Amino acid sequence: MPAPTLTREEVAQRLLAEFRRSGYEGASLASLSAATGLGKSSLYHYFPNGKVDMGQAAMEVAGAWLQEKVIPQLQAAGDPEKRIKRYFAALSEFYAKGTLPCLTDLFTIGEAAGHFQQQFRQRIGQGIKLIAGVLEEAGIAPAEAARRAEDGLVMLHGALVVARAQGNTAVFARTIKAIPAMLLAPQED
Amino acid sequence: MPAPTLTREEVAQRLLAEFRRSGYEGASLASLSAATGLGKSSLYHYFPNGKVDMGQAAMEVAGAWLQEKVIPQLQAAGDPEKRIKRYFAALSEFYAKGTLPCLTDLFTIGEAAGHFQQQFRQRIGQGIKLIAGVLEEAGIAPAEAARRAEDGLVMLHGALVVARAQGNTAVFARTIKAIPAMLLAPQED
DNA sequence: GTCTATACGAAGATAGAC
DNA sequence: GTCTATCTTCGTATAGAC
Repeated sequence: MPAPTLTREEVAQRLLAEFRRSGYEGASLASLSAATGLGKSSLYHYFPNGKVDMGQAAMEVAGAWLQEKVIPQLQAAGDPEKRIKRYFAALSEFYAKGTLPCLTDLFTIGEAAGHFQQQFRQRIGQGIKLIAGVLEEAGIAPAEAARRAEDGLVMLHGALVVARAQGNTAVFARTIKAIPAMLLAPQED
Repeated sequence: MPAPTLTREEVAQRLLAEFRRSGYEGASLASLSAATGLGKSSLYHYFPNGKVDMGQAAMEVAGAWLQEKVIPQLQAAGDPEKRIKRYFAALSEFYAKGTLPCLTDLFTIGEAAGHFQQQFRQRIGQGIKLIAGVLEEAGIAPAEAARRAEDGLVMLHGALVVARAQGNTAVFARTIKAIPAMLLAPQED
């Protein structure tokens, strides 16, 4: 067993897992070292600027996941309803059915906020734009589509918080199921 | 100026402010000391078990705020719609119109979770029960009222997260305004 | 009740050997 | 690229004077 050296991405995946477990401030170099199986010096080899770089790498891993497994659901073939449903189902997996905290909670509170907030603004903006695009295909007016898309992300993130507060993911499962209907409800105006 | 000694509650209010700024792990005894104007030893006088006690006191201050300024809105005179609107308006103030993070995000991630999670479960449960009671007065069936009450808290907390991610409280203001209509919409079944 | 001083371990970060 | 060893600063906590 020639110690199959971990790629930088594999390391980053384990860092993400540890940040999700402990939060950004709560994760220490010792815990990050344990989570990756690498010594501190090895971590600094991959991430010269220390913990901030590790957080950055974790953000990138999460971004790659979304880009590869979640966003394509919106762009696949099929009617808008199917795509929306699959998109939120994929997001549910990203959050391990409601058991993992959203990254905003990890990286936008306290000292970390300054390093990472800009990226969240962009990602949320992109998500809203993509969802709204599908809603427009379904006949919903642009302004309303943007509002609803934002509401969908609001509900998803709120359900994560409430599920964590309750220690019970039922509300998350229920919300994930309810979001598509809310998004695609016939428009009244 | 005989140095008007702070009461324990006044100290706890400042601790809460610092936890909201820095998160639980991110707040250090040094920053908590600066926030209260008390030396570390004085803090230990008030809170013998250190940071955990300080977090507990901050939670109690927040609980007292809710008990005194928010929950009474639901129990006041007036029709259900007015009470619901005032309740969420009061919650909006509690979160400084969307600029302060929800306490769940501060106290249920990482090591802190073990100390505080039980309290969140109870508070969320109580909030849902109280809101649902008012919805039932408005003629909504009990099971549906409980679901909607939970949805209301989901939207509120989600809006806080999304607002923080966007660095913009507009979504929070919009959501606070929209929640009462969602809660009181005519029932279809 | 509040302060100054300090103990002591943990934290982030680096040096240098292999 | 990974390790052991080490440095420095910070964090929590306590002692003891006022």
